[in-house]
Amino acid sequence: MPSKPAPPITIDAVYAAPGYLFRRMQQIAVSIFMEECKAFDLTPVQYAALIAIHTHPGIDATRLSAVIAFDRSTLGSVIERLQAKDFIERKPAPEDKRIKLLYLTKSGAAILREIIPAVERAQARMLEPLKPADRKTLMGLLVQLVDLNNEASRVPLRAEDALEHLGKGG
Amino acid sequence: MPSKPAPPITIDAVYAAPGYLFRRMQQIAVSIFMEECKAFDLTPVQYAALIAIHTHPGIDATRLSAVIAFDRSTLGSVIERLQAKDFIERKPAPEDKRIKLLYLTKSGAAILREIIPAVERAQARMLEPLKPADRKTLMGLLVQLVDLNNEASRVPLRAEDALEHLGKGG
DNA sequence: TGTTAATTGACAGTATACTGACGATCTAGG
DNA sequence: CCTAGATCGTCAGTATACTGTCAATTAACA
Repeated sequence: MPSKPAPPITIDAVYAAPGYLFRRMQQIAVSIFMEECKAFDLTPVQYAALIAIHTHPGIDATRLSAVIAFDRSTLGSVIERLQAKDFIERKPAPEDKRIKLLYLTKSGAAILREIIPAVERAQARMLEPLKPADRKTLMGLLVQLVDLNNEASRVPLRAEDALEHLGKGG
Repeated sequence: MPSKPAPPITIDAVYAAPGYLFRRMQQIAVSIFMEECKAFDLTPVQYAALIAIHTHPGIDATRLSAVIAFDRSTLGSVIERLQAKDFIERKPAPEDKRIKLLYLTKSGAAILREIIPAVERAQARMLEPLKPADRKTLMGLLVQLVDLNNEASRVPLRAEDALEHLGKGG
């Protein structure tokens, strides 16, 4: 019984590889997002961070990174930029001197309301080339795959259980 | 007839958004790739570049960026790193002083042969949580979507027609 | 209580990505 | 031939990402 033959080295093998397709699709998604939202000067990452802070006012940076599955190191500079734009503010936590609590400013809450239609348009455009039924199929499979692969990334998503300290869990 | 109601601002809307899922999946894919290939000290981008240079020996940097849909600016440093590792070499083109032609070194060809099984494992692991039929469905839809959205990114993929100058087209 | 362990935010270092610009060079048109 | 425009590689500037480390602080435990 021969061992399986060595796969040929071709560019087409790259084009069909999941990793390549995910990278490509991510590039396209960011490009569409930035195009639809260019009037607001917000990146996809900054947008997600604002939403999370809106949903969980007074969250700290480490828990925020778990809630949106972003790297903690990266999040530091994201927070700085949001603060520089006056969209969020940081207050020291009274009972723990290590922690700085994050809140939306009025400016941040306002831009969030205004940008949402543009974000909706961007999200729709990403899937637009597919037939409606295929869009649902794709999203369903992606949600499954991301969830089942959650632990594979450096910062697994911890949606709810990361927030118990805020008195919102259990 | 009322206009459509403002969508609620929730974290779950982010979790279900295509852009967020593509970003998350890309993070996971890179993480799995690096884990399987850590013995080789090659990133996914560097791997794709090596494959493309192997498939198109004597390609220049601008055409390489079109063949793998990477940004031309970014590619400069990728090429530098591959050259520093002695996996590729650059030769000036005799008939055009602006261009530097890219070739695999023996070392580069060797690591490509050796790394392929690890890459295959990584690609398989990314989809492993899904049922086999679902894997095919997902890949089919992704290939469609990336192709139909090709023009939306800064560097659209130009697989074949970018290479006519090498005497391989037409 | 006093030492250890864990957590938090921050930083250095590396690697993609994209925007916009630049000089060197090549090509086309007049 | 000579200039206008295009192309090539490169660079500066910004923004994610990840690895690994650190000091300050807090929590756990002997």
